[in-house]
Amino acid sequence: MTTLKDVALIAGVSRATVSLVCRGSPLVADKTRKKVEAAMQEAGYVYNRNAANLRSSQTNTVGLIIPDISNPVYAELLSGLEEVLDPLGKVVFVADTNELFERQSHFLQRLLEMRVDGLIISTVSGTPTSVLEPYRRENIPLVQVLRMIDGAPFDYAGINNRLGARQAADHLLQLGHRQIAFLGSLISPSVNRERYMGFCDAIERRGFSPASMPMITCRHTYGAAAQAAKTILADSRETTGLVCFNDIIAFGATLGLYELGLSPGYDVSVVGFDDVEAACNWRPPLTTMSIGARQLGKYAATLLAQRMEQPDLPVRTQFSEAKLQVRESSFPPRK
Amino acid sequence: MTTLKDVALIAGVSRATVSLVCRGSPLVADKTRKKVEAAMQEAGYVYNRNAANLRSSQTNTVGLIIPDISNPVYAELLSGLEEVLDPLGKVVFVADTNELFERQSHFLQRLLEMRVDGLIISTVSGTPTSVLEPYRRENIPLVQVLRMIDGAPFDYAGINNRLGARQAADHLLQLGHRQIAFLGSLISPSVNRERYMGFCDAIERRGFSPASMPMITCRHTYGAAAQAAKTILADSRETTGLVCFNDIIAFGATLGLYELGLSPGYDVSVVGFDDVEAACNWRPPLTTMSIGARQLGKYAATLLAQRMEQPDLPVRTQFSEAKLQVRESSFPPRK
DNA sequence: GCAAAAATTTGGATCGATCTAATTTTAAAT
DNA sequence: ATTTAAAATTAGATCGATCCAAATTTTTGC
Repeated sequence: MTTLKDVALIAGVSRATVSLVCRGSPLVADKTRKKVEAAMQEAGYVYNRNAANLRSSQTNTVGLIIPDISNPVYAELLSGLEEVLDPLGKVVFVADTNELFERQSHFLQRLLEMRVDGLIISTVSGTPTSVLEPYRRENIPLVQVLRMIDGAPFDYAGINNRLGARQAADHLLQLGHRQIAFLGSLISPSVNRERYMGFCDAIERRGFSPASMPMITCRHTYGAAAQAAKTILADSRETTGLVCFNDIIAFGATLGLYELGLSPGYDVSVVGFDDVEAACNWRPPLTTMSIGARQLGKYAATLLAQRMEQPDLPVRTQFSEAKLQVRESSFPPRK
Repeated sequence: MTTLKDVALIAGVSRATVSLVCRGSPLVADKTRKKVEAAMQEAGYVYNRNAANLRSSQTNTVGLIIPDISNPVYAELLSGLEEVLDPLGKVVFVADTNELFERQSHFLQRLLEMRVDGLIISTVSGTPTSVLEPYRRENIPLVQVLRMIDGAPFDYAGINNRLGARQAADHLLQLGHRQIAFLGSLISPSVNRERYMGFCDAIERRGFSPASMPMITCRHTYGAAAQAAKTILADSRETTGLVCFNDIIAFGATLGLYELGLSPGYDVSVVGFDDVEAACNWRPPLTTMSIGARQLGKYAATLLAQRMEQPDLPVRTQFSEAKLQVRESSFPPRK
């Protein structure tokens, strides 16, 4: 195992100088740098980050804890994060909790022990504030995304779910649909509640009764969503619009419609939520509420970066607005 | 920042003993352990992994480099890996190259510097053996999955692509289809070549000419695949079967069929490749070649674990067989 | 109760980098 | 040429754990 010392010996300089070269310091003269780099090459030197981290108490590592890696929203979020953190030399350590509280606790502890410079987290449903307490105590910058723990003293970047869902439902109502249903989530009860409330808001504002509109929850799989859509249409044949908890469920719903021989967008309109990349590639292209996951990731990373700079900034929580993205899965109802 | 020393002071024992407690050593007496644990609690102690790693040259970290996190195959692979590595106390550091060679090089270097205990990698198309050389030199266990670099001196766990694709095509031929097409990948040329050869094999063995069967490549998006399917059906109306490079493309193809007003499985049969979890949830449930991604992940992790134990084991390469999973997207052609 | 064996505990060296403050070298100004 | 300022380099302490061999305590057998 070759170390700084070996390289220093070959290059005929001190360990400190080699260290400076490793870190790309502007302090070393060009000539020396060349010499050292050649020596590194010759020695087959590999930088030891553990040693560096120990001394400098900076790991250039950021943790990301998410509940479901297979949901493309989080992949997009990650890509936004990296766009901001990469140039800062930070590398992102991703942990997928799979919506399990135990796993989340495990990763929280592990990342703490790794001394990440910061943490970005979308908490498992029902997480108490207390599990984040060690981060506050150790003064490790932490940003919540998409899911927020009530009253937790941390920055937050997410969207206004209630308003977004209201707009989604309103879009269908405005197109003339009079019987619409909400296809909700079994996985994320708290967010589901918000979005369902938004759905109800829209209906009430038009003077209709939410109670007359079907609502059904399902897991986030195509099969479950397809089944849910079929159930709704079987129960209330006159339904012409589906407001879905997210795009995954919307995708599944369209599959269910196809299976019934119906034409999504023509016979029954479908609106999703999230606007993942696949939404515009879907057939028919999916009308959905865009949350701008990439952008949100960039914003969350920025919040984190700023808090790393100034730990004493006041806590900031931002709810951005989801934007309606009209595509071909929604049309006025057939006469 | 509290350290072992602080805890030791409170508990009235030596640093070494506290260290043993941290690592769950059976050497310490029960009474002492209790005392130390209480002291840790009281001091709010957080284990410092960087310090530990430096001294012990074991990080209990395994790197995973994959080309596309949004492809569920890799999510399933990861879950298989974790199933084996978690009980060993190893944590997986996932890096998504997004099929970019530069990013791959960057992560390879970074993980080396982090001193991961091992690496599992699905290389970017066209990766030369040389970029893995440092891992051989540093004697870091490395296992390739799904994609193999010719002649690289590392363990490999993957599947027989050519045979798998042959079986996929053969399934359709056996059902009676006489005009079938191959919907290939633009993203992964080497694997695509293998699978296309398998497709041709099946056709030749039946005495037909592969040249008469359409073949078209596309990116891994629903939109691109839907378009490709439509192009094929426009060019050769008599096509009744589609063999797809993977499930994503197969999904897109069925969407294209729906869009044409055709009924996938009934009018045109579709076969995928991978058998991701969504395949059985698709509508119609997708006939596909199962590669058992989870199982493959478990196997790759086992290879890695074994090599960690015994670095001098001979190199092992295993090509398992993809298994045909017949579902409703394939039927005999209509008369 | 005592010697021998087994079980626990421990001090001090060590891992490989960074930090600090001081020293040496080079360049600029007189 | 000499002084001064700026640039580049460096020695030695340090980060917080683990390792090792030795010291201590407890248990066992007779």
